[in-house]
Amino acid sequence: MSARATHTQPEADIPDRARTEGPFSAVFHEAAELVGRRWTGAILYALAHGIQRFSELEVAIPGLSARLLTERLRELEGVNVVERVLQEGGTRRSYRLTAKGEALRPVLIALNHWAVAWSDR
Amino acid sequence: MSARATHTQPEADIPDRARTEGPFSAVFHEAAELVGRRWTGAILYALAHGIQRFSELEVAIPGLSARLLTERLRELEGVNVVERVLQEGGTRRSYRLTAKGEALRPVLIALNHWAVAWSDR
DNA sequence: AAGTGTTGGTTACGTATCGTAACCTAATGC
DNA sequence: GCATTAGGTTACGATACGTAACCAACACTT
Repeated sequence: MSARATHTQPEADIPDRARTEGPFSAVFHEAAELVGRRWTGAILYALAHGIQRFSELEVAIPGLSARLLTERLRELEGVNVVERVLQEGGTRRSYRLTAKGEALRPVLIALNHWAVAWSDR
Repeated sequence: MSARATHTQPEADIPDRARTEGPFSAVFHEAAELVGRRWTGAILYALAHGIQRFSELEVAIPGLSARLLTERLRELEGVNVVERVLQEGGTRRSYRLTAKGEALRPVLIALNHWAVAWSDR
C-alpha cells in the first residue's frame, strides 16, 4: 500500500487486481468503453430480458436504427459477448448472450438499481 | 406476467421497476448513456480511488485530454454525480463524488469484476 | 515589480462516430 | 411471379471526439 499512500480512499471495496493497479486500470477502461458505447447498454439489457431477434431489438429499443444495431451486434459478437445463431432454412437468425455476456448481468443489475434509485424522474 | 409471455427469460434477477418495464427501460438507458460516455468510466474509477484534482486525473488517465476531461467533469457535475470544491485563495479546485456518485461504486465494482474475469489479456 | 512556473482551463480545427433515409437480397406466403 | 417479412448495407449530413495551441489567475523567485 505504501506507494499510493497519497490517495485518501481506502480502496477496500475495489476488488482484486484493481487494488494493485491504482487509479487507472486498462482492463476496466476497456470494458467500460465496450459496454458504454452508444446503445450497447440498452441492447444488452434487452438481450438479458430474453429478446432474441434483430427485428425485436429494433422495435424494443426506441431510437435505435438498423445500421447501429447491426454495428453493435457485430462488435459484441467480435468480443464474444453475443452469439448469432443461424436458424435452419430461412432469413431468421437469433442473437443471444454467451457465457461472457451472461456474466454481465450483475453489472446491468447494479446499474439498473442505481438508475432506479437516483433518477430525477 | 401474461403480457410478455413470449420472452423466455424469467426476469427474476432484474430488480424492481425494471421488471414492470419489459425489455427496455428509459431510466436504465439514460444511466447507461451517461456513465458510458467516452472516458467517463475511467474518470469515475479514478475518483473512486481517491483522485481529487484536475491535473491528477489528467495524468492518471492515459489518453484523456484536458478538453474532454473538462467536458466530462461538467457533465457529471450537471447531474450531481461529481461536485467541484473551490479551494480558498488559489487556482486549486478539487473534485469528488457526491452521494449519488458514491452510489455508483457497486456498478464500478461489478464491471471491474467482469473485466478482470473475462479480459482476453 | 517583473519574470517564471503551475493549475485549470478554453478555442480552433480536422477526424471519427452516429443518425437518417434509401436501397438491397433471400426466403416464404399468396 | 408478386408482395411481404427479416435482416441487413450504402451514402451522406450532423454530432462528438482528438490534437494542439493558447490563456487567465495566482504563487514564487529575484
